[in-house]
Amino acid sequence: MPNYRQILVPAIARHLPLDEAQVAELIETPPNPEMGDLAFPCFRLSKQLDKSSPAIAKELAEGIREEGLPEGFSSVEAVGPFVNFTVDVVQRAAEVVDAVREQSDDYGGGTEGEGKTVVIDYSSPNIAKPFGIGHLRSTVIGGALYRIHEFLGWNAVGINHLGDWGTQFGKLITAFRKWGEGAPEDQSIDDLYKLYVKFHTDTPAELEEEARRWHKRMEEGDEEALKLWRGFRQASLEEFKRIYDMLGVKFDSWAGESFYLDKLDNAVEEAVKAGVTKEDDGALIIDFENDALGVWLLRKSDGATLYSTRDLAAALYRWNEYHFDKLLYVVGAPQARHLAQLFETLRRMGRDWWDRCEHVSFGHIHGMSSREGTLVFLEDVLNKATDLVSQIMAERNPDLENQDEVSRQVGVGAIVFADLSRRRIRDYNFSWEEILNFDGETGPYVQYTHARLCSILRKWGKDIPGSYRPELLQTPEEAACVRVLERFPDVVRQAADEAEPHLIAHYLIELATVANSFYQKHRVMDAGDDDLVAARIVLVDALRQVLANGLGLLGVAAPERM
RNA sequence: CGGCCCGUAGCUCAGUGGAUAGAGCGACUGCCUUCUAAGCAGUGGGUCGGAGGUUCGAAUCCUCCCGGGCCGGCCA
Repeated sequence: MPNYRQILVPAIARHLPLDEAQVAELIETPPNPEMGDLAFPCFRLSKQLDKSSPAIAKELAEGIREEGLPEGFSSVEAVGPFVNFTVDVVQRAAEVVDAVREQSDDYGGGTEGEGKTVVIDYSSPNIAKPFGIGHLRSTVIGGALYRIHEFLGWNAVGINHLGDWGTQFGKLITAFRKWGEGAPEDQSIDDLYKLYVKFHTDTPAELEEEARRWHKRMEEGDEEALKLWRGFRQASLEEFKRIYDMLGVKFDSWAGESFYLDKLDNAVEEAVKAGVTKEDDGALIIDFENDALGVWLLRKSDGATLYSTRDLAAALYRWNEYHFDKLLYVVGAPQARHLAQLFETLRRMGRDWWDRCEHVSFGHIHGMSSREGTLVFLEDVLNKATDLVSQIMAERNPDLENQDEVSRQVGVGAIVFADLSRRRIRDYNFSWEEILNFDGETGPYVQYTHARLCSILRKWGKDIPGSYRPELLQTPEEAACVRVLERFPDVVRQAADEAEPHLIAHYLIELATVANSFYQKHRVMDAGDDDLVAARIVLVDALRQVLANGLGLLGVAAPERM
């Protein structure tokens, strides 16, 4: 596919006292497709050339026309201070649609990541705490970034940095020994969660003290403490894996906080040797002497470690293990300072790869607290969405044979898509009403469009035509489909660069919208003319393909019927 | 007290230097004997939190202020 923007740059620069880089920076997309596909604004040249910008635009347009339209363009028009360029619809339809056909499942992907490694730390739930709707964000954002990078040729490494160590286990052991029943490995997360909540509701001071002692015993390798801990960990992992199966999320490593226990001393030692730490009341701290960063605590005065110690050890370990080009922390915004402190520490320790680390931050979900017990369990949300889809399906498509499977795909897809369809950083108010609404800009809308397109292809019943006449795809609706299809590769790249899956979700809404308008307005099967039917079938297949590719990147299923 | 993030239509959000600020939900009007109405076409709805500034041009960049959220050495 030609890059129309690149073709335009030299063609414009030849006529102006600007170099190609300056021209490239100014080229933009007009707000309305009727104005053209690309535009060049002439405002800046006005002073330099001592002419009005409309006059410059007029001369530029004439100059370009005189030497012949740039390859692939059908018109060049001065409109006020802008020069608008329109690409040849037929040529573009042929090139875009052919690219989708040839590359099919790979359309939008690439090889620019080959030889590069991205390590992504995501999901990372805490053992013995319910997998809440809050963990959904990290899990699905990280999962999407993993697939997007792989699609572009990166070697991706997904790490589930389990919260499986820390003082909360001292509390849990204390609560379990006091109130718990049965074997530790037979506890459900719900049981453990209740113990945790109970500990926080009526806690005499001596229990807090006991909890600290149990944590210390764990750190010292005390077998009684570790046996309880292993049981809790095992019980939790089984429940987590059930959820990851539903979401279709996978990890290459489950190295959680406990994995780094035998690596903490070396990490601390390296920091001390680098001269970045100091002692304070028996604790080991790093004082950044900076308002934004404050002070980082690396080791408590009783010698116990903290999450900061473990995060430092993890970063050092990951570097040795993977030599990554990017290390993404898909972690909530509340930990922004903590991660900034980690990155700055790495810099001060002389680890020159510190700037390959990035905090992929996301907004807080309001209305829930694990301590107060108002948490919304993710599994309940997924099940409720699935049930609702089943009801809708029973009314609208009762003959569908694999209703349970499709209900699950659409219900889970709705939840995942809803989470990925807003910019990461925005805070999030959980609302049943909103998350269970499947109309408009939702996952089910995109899935439905995909299913409708599949339905047309089923009715067609033959192979997708090998040749077709692209000049027949010229209605505004068809041209709009082509225009949006063309953008997919750029959107995927931008999503990877900015670590923003919502760009893809947003794009899919747009693609589904133009696809819906197209097949609502124009008949495909009974279009009359055989050539026209063939051309439209080819377009339908291309739309179907790109919707499927995009949904796949987000981890949302694309059922063929619903 | 300090640092970071957010503030766009009644609600949920796109848009981060360019042409009349866009969607969806909700409301209202049409469209199912025609490829699935989870759809399509249309109507109504906005001092882009406020005030200055930079610029030919600001929702977008800078400063200050207001409102909300988060973080701020022995939790994660």
